[in-house]
Amino acid sequence: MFASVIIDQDAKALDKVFEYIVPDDMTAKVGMRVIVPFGARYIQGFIIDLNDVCQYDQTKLKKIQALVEDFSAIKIEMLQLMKFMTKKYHLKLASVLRLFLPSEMREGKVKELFITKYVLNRECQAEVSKNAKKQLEIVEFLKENEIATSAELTQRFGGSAVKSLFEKGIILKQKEQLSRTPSVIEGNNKKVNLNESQLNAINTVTEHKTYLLHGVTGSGKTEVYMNLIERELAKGKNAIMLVPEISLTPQIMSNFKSRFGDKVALLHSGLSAGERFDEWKRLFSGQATIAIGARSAIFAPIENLGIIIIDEEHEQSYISESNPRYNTHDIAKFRARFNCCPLLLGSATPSVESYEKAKKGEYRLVELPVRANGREMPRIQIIDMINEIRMGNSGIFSSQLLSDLANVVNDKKQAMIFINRRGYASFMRCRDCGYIAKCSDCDVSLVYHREDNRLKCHYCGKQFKVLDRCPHCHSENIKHGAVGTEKVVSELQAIFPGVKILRMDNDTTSTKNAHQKILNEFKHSLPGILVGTQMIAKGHDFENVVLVGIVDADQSLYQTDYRSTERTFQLITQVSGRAGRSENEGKVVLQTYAPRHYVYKFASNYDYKGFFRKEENIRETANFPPFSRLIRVLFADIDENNVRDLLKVCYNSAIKLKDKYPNEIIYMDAMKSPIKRMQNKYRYQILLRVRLPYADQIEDDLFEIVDKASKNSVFFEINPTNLS
DNA sequence: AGCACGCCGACT
DNA sequence: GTCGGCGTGCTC
Repeated sequence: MFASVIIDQDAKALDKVFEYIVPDDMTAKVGMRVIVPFGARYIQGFIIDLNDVCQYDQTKLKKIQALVEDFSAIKIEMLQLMKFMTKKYHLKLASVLRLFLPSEMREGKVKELFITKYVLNRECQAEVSKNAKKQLEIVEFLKENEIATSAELTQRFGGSAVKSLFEKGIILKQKEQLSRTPSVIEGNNKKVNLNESQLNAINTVTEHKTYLLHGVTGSGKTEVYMNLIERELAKGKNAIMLVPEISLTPQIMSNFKSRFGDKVALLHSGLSAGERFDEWKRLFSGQATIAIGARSAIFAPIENLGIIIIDEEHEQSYISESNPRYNTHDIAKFRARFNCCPLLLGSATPSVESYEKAKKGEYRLVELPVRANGREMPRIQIIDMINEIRMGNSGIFSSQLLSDLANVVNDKKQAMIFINRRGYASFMRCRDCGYIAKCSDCDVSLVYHREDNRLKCHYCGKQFKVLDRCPHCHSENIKHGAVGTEKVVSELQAIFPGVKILRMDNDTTSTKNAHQKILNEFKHSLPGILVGTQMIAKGHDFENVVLVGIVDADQSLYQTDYRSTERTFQLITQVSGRAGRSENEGKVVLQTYAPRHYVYKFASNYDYKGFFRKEENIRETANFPPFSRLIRVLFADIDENNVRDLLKVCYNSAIKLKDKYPNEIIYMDAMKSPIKRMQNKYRYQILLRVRLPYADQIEDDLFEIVDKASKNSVFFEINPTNLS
């Protein structure tokens, strides 16, 4: 018998199948991890196939050394998924396989989880010295309690005492297996009466198909998810539910825990490697039948899936933008197909791409048009900041926002101030008329680069001189720069001395649990103001929040990618949902320098469909996704000459594709990457925009060209939003 | 990725 | 004379 083995090494040269002889007395199965002789050493591999014949010169074959464990760690479904992913994303076999296993199982690690406990050794005659007070105390303690964990003993009596008792043989180690189920707080599991559209949604989502659940904020999507999962569990099936990392809040997790108990396995970044491994094992062995987690939970080792749910499907975090790059939607579709089960994509603000698919009939649209509590969404008031400047107010806050804040403070209520700042890209804006510098070819805003004092387009690489005068209104008051959270907090504190003002952003939440601490403090601050970035946009229900201020709404609008308008709409909708969650009527004040931009009109009316139609139209006219595909090939090397040469070679071959696909390639160019050097590597790129019908073929052709020319692996990105 | 093989400079 | 620098090439 011969085994096809993939070597667990992430190198291009090893990215192929190696064959080995299976010894007669070995029961090898597909999907098992093995140790094989490889060159002069032994390394881990995965059996992906077993055969009676071999392709390679049989006399040169070596034998499999050993099995890592007696079961297949990689199941058949995942092997097929591996093939799908390597082909679709041009990834290396081993790097995909690694996604399927917890890090604790890498490189031949076979770890069982034990906790060390100590008991008294009855056979032991040795006496504890009368001077060893601590040791005597331990013996007494163990007589009373029979058994105690190593951790407890060390904490109470000190490590050296425990150690010497053990060395004398007076106490014995006893290993006990432990499953480290992550702790969660008490949740809410009261059953809710479902409304008509919720019931309708549940009754619709039954077949193997992709469903897009468009439910307005507060329409009770989670309740729909829970009922669907419950239904599948009753049929003896299992489920995966994905949520964005930031909405994996303790509340959500505990709600699922209290509804489904031990059946739930949670996978999120807060877990230790050990906890993650334990949850993986519970899923693998079938003890847990529901996996809930962020992006990577789509690889949960669950068989017999009855449903896959992706909540907040529009979230950017479902696209992996580094190393093995993949799109969770594709993986979910693959697994839904393999298990012949429904895939449910849920959102209050679906991505343009998904909604377009629903419109074309590729997805089935299911709607939850009303809020479960019957309340109206808070009113959104748009403030024209250009007008404020004209009125002599050039500060961060409009007079409207200030007077509303004063009312909140008077009424001892709460407000949230949302600062829309992501990344550090800064764009050039006229302070008088709101004009934004844009690329002449791409219709995306230009990014200011300090080092050479120029404006650059991150899509085509074109460069422009910095403007000293607004081309629109000829004002010289044209500047770049953005407002930060600290500035907002300090200004607010000056205006409202004595009022509790809290800040929540990347800087203030770097330590563990800082998040929760700030939110708890805010909860008890009346009056109180919470200032923050994206972080405060999601999921927190504070009943006393009656006002939400969006300070610089345009920031995400003028980011450099084609999805920035879409993202702005999503953000406004989400942030607005924070106001008036309970009896208190809420209000949103939205400050912008571009009050007539269509995104604000639609967002302030909560008109998703209107927004979609407009945005769809623009994308179609400008040939942006989902009506085209962007392809980015990134080259990186420590030696700048190497990358440049490689880029030249590849580009010269790639340019010939223009003859092969004259009408399909809308745009192709080679250039430096916007961030020229990263992790000590120089970065160059080829960018393409191609029409859809031949996009797959162009991509494959391009990959072949680049793969042949380069001995290292090259990064391909499809429809990237973060062009850095 | 790692490890061997191999072909040129300064050292007990 | 040899120890060791790291360039190149192979691993079923």
